[in-house]
This record gives sequence, structure tokens and C-alpha cells, in this order.
Amino acid sequence: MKISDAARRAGLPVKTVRYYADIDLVRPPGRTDNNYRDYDSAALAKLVFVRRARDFGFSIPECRDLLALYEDRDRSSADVRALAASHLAEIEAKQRQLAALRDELAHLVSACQGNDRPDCPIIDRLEAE
Amino acid sequence: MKISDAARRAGLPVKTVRYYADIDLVRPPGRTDNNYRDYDSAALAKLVFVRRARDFGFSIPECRDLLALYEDRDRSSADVRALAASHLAEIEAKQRQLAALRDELAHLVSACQGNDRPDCPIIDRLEAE
DNA sequence: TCTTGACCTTCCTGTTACTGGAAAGTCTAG
DNA sequence: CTAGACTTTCCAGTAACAGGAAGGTCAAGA
Repeated sequence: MKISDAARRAGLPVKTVRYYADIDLVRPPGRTDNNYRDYDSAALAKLVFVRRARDFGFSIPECRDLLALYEDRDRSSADVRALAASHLAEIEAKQRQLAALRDELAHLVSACQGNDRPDCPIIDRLEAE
Repeated sequence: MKISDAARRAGLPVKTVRYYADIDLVRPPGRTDNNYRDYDSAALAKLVFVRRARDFGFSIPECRDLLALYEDRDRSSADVRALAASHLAEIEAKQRQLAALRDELAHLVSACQGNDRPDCPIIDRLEAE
């Protein structure tokens, strides 16, 4: 299977698939005679797997770990769970940070008159006291 | 004022202050005889302003716009408000995205036994069907 | 006077996860 | 035989810095 077919089926840009091969994340099992990357169904499954993991916000190193667990028939689900739980904690931390940010910004926006006068609590808040 | 003093007072790393000067975001008003960047209180105020705006998640281009408004005594608060509101909308979009992510991931984590057996709904969810 | 240490300068590289583009080779259809 | 749609490698750029090298400057202490 040529790279564009693998990419289309995996739902990834060709450039990304090539990049994943470059960094040894998902390599095609071989090359054709004309030096084209040649993907099989196993590699395609890995591409799909990585795309989904990326959609979940896992970093490339995390995807690498997940992929290793995915391929390890003797894995323990505890290892997978630990990885996912750790990522979940990161997401929740970012959520808290974003929520605090949003609340204060929303407060400022609603406090600002939004007219043609220069007085603005948003600027005031950013200014040194 | 030397760069390390300005940086310390602004709560920024020296590298960052130098970077802001390089990209013409906040430039020191001049140089000393020995070619050291020389900051005054106005430049310091801008550095503080930018740091706070960055803390609020504004991008460098947005900071540039905010800084221009900050310096414009004839600004209309509507312009500031529009910029902040737009950024707020972005934050809220990211919040929704993160919330959806978190919910699904949390669901998967809680569904995973986390024992020494390989069966794992997290892997299953990432796998091609 | 000399030296040590703490500054400062510029310049270059690396980070994340790609994306865009150039130059060149390959294959298929008309 | 040629046009186009592929493919390849390699190089540059993205955001917002951080790290580090090589070298200049300055004040304090032996």
C-alpha cells in the first residue's frame, strides 16, 4: 500500500505519515522496488492507533509508550491505565488553569464598557499598579 | 537599568526580555556606553504589561496589539474589549474541547481494571475496529 | 596589579509536531 | 510521448522562548 493510501485510510496527512516513519514511530514494513514506502495492514492499524491517541491529546512519546503496550500481548492493563491516568491528570490540571483564566478574563470583559472612551478595566488590570 | 534588573522587576527571565527586544515588542529606550541595553521605567511598565497579558494567555501578536492600545491615550475601550472577548472565545472553545476529551478519557480510565491482565478498554478504544 | 566572578553582548542550536516547498525520480493514461 | 499525479529526499519555518558558546565589561578583593 502506497503512503497516500495509508494516509487516507488512517485519516492522516501524507506528510505526517512520512514524519512518523522518520522518527521511528510507525515505520512501513518495507519499500517497493522504486523505493516507495510500502504499508501493510498492521502498519495501517498502528497509524490509526496513533491518530486516535493523538486525538486524545497524548504526546508523541506517550504514543510511543502506548504503541509498545498495544503491541505487547503480555501487557498488564495497569500499565496502560497508569499512562492514561497520568495524561488525564495533566488534562485536568490544564482545565483548572483554563477555568481560572477564563473566569477572570470574562469578569474583565463584562466590566469593560466597550465604548469609545479610553477607560478600560482590562488595560488597568494588565498595567503595573 | 540593566537587563537583569528589568527582568527581575518584571518577573521575566533575562532571555525573554532580550527576546522581546529582538522582536521589537518591548525595546529599551537606548544602550549604555558599553552597549548594554538600558531600560527605563516606561519600558519596565511595558514588560510587566506584557508578562501579565502573557499570563492571561494572549499570544505575542495579541500582546503587540494590546500594547499599542495601552500606549494609545485616544484608544476606545471597545477595541480592547473586542480583543479580549475574542481571546475569551478561544479559551472557551479550548475548554469545551478539553472537557470532551477529559470526559471520554476519564470514562475509559475508570472502565479499565488496571490489573496484570492485558484486556484494556483504553487500548480497545484506540485500536481500529 | 591581577584575578575572580558576575554581569553583559551576539550568534547558533534545539524544542513540538508537524507543514510547505523545491528538485528530482516514477508511473499511468491518453 | 507527454501531462499529471504520484513518490522520494532535504531544507526552512512555525511559537516563544531556553541553553550554551565565545567573548567583552566591570567592581571587589588578595
